[in-house]
Amino acid sequence: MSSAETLREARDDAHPTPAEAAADVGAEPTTATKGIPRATVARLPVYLRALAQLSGSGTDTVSSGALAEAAGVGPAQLRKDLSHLGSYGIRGVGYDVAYLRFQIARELGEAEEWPVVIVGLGNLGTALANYSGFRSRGFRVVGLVDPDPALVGQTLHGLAITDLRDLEDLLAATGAVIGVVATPSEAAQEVTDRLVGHGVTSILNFAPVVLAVPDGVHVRKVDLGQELQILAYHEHRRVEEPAGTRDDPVVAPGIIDGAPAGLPPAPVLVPTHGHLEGED
Amino acid sequence: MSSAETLREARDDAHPTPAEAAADVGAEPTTATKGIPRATVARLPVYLRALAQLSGSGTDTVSSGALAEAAGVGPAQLRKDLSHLGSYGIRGVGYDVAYLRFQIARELGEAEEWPVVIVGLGNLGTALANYSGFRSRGFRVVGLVDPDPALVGQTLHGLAITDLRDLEDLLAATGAVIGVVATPSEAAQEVTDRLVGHGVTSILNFAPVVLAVPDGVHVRKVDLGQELQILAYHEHRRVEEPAGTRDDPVVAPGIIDGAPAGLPPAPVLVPTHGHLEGED
DNA sequence: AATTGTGAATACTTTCACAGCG
DNA sequence: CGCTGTGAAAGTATTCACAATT
Repeated sequence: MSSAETLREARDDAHPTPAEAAADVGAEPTTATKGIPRATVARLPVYLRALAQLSGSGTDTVSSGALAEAAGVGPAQLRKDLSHLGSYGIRGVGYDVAYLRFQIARELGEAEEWPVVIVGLGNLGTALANYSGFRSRGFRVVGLVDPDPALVGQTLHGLAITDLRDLEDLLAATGAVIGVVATPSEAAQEVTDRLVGHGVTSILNFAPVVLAVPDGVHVRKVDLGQELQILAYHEHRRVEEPAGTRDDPVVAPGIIDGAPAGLPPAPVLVPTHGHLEGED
Repeated sequence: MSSAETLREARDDAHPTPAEAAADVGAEPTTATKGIPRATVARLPVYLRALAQLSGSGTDTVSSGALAEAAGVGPAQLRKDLSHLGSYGIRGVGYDVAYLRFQIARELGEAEEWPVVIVGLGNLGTALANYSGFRSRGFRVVGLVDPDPALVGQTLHGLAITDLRDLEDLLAATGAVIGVVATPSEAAQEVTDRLVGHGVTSILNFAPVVLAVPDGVHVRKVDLGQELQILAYHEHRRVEEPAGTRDDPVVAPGIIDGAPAGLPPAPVLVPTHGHLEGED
């Protein structure tokens, strides 16, 4: 635990690289070992989704402008992002939707059917277990884990719920490399340690704690309370700082996307009773 | 929709400012109207959580180093972040936990009891509705909305479920300014338009679509599939690029936080059966 | 003596603007 | 021509290192 100091001269206060710490809070050398800038990687799934949509509506060629619009980014950024993957566009024409989609999916490892284990089957964990998007995106839920005797043995979508005590066996049997931590805060670190100790190298953490993991393990954190607090900050500023609050300063930057600003163009009201997102 | 072009000379391709588009995908002038850098705002809730923890364990003064460790960031970053709020530390000593906590909470508008409406009561929406952290963090869920007749009229935590058709009435009656969209993709834009048309200015979006909103409305997006895909990318690279894969390149940056790297220091195993995070 | 607050340096990201190509 | 791919410029964010302060 002191080689860091030895090697790094203990400047400010010997803090090693913050590494994977909080999800997108912003740290880490940006380019993992070689490749694509971190910020770009975070947008690739967005592009993929946009392409799937376009694909669905029969479009087979798309310009950077149109795709950027669908993804909610600027066209220059889209092109710069894609340029990190290779030259998959055709000058004067645009991108072939199917081809580009394939390339991005490949870059993200979508064809690899990553085995995922979900630990903690409270409301959130259950919501995740029911999430239909997993399979089509290259993930397979291979384990559902909870310590509650009332749940253990039951099945959810044909998958039996495993006792938390048997977590290690499950990991060994399934070879899961991605773990979802949807436990209460108190249990999160212990569960994480056990996951990491038995082959899991990527963790999606829903517990509102900062997880300690060995170097090389990736953690992304999703904290609902935190997201809301960030929104609250903006609301707060809105009332606090009435500098041009009411009227947007002219310039009419209007809308991010295609749809008109003020009110909706009467889209379809789908009566589906709100279950979790249902695929594209 | 052409004043933008008129004013901005139509360069690359007249894209207005990408504005609030995707949550942290990375755009937007960083400093909202005046103040604190966007990246800092995103970390303030983390600091707040860390302070609450320290507070709970009887600590009443903390140095930037210790707090940074608890928050999973570097000490310099912590100090820089806090410096945007004011000079709340004492040189040679550190920060008063209670005082700093209060200051950050104030900056985030935590005392203001923001009224929140949740639309869509599938697994995820229900998980959110059950989330105990809201109240203590300055939010009050004032509305639960779903179109399903089987749900309408039922109560959840003492709050009656409102029919989606009555959304506008609910917004008017409660004055909600923050909306959570937990509907299926197809309904998300329409719900958003209705929210925004009736006073909601901040939206937390769980549907995997890019929402179009008028300028001035803040959107944060949480997309589970996307988070996993980002993790998958790293897994993918891990196998793809075996350049020094096994052994982390020396330098032993080890752990992010306090806990020892390899395995856990035998933390408490709390048998609580995995429900959603349970407060601090 | 310890620790904050902060300019200056570095690193990363986004945006511009245009050459190059189909 | 239209649109991509990309260097160069601009804008943000992070990290360093130290003077100021208790």
